[in-house]
Amino acid sequence: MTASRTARERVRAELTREITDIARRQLATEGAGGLSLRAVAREMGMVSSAIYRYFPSRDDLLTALIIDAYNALGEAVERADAVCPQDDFPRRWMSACHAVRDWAVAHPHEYALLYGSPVPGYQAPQDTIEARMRDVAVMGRLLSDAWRAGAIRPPADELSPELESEAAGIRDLMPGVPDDVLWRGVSAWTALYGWVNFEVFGQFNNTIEDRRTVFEHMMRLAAATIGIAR
Amino acid sequence: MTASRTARERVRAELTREITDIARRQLATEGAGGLSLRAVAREMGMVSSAIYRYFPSRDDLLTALIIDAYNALGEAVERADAVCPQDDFPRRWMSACHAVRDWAVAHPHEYALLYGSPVPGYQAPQDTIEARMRDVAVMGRLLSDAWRAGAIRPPADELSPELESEAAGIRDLMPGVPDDVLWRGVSAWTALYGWVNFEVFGQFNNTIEDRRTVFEHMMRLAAATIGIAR
DNA sequence: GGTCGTCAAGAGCAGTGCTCTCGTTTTTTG
DNA sequence: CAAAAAACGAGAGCACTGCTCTTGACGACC
Repeated sequence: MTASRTARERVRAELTREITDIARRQLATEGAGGLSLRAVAREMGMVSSAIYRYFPSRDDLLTALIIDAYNALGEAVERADAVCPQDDFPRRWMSACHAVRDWAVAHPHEYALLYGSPVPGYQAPQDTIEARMRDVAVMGRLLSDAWRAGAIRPPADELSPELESEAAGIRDLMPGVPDDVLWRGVSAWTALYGWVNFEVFGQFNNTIEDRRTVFEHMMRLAAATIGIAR
Repeated sequence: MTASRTARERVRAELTREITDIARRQLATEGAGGLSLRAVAREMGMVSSAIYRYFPSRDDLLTALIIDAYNALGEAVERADAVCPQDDFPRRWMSACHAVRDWAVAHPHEYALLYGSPVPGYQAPQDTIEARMRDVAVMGRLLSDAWRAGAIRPPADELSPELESEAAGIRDLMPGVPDDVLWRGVSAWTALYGWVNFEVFGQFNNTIEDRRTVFEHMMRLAAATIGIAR
């Protein structure tokens, strides 16, 4: 098909990519609020209205950036998990945690788009949920694998019955794992992103300097909460 | 001296308060990005430029709202801690955690101002740090009290030496507490705000319904991490 | 070759933060 | 008490934003 038809489509794809690239660079320097269609157009030597041929609104451009960011983060976590020996669960956990933190610190504004305060008026469309699940899916698989391998401290005390029904939406992320362990995983997960939020959003400025070292200790505590044998 | 001079100053204080009130209401409905000086002026029946007599810039208005929010949150946590028996540390911990979560859920946009992605270009001035420390100070006092009362599981294993120097900026928040316990406290603290971030920013939508119940379980796990005897 | 769809450009609308000026009113000073 | 000074609200205006609509040109298809 058709060099001729593709002639147009190719330049269109190229321009679309150029727009997102410039937008991403602008996002990195100005933040989500400072992302301006007009500025992107200016940098491309276009007039502002022309951008709307490629992205019908500012939100659509934002959505594209969000999906890209989710995929970038997810890929980083997947890779960090993949390079570890599959049965070394503490190491897999630490590796995944560091991947999240490293990516977030390297791309603070993009991270803010994913896990920061939602942009007012912006509603994430369905397209994002697939890419959005990649990082948490890694964590779920990790817990599932560890449980199956008998590497997780077994449940101790009874759970309150109200918790059972609440686990429904999470169970398929870590199949086979008992609820008690599941909630321990959620706890570690919130601790991970809680830290990263604090760090990326500047809450540790002038307080904690060597954040990587402290982070590592935090995630070791989280691993203990999960019950991953060391 | 006061009557005559205060005539003007009183109406000025009144108007200032009215501006922040309207701004806060606008913040609650539109979010930080939707806070518009012109809209505030319109609602007051003033012309937009008149607002600048009271707040030299939009950021200054934002700062006022941030300080108010920090104080509101801090006060809520302080009160929640104060109503508990002083030697019932697990209960004090849970009470403080619920206070943070309740306030955040009730005032999501104001919470986002405090703990969400920073507003681009906005730099929090020094005025905020005092109000900002109120909530975390409660937590620090709680840990300090619990340690002094012997209600915290003592340190087990040795800490890595790099961690020692990093604790400097936090020690005065919980005087007398050994570093191991201090870091456990930080871990629980990040778990708390990590959860609240996720909940307020909508990460649990369509996933966890009865968030209060799960939150309570999470904070119990965090208490176990701290080592508060149950 | 003619038709149709795609495209960039430009003007324009409503909104924003912010600045400056201009009378008016209130407070302070002489 | 009157004059000088400070504070104030109103208005116009600047540069910017997202977005819409129209116009004219170019390339692709029948």
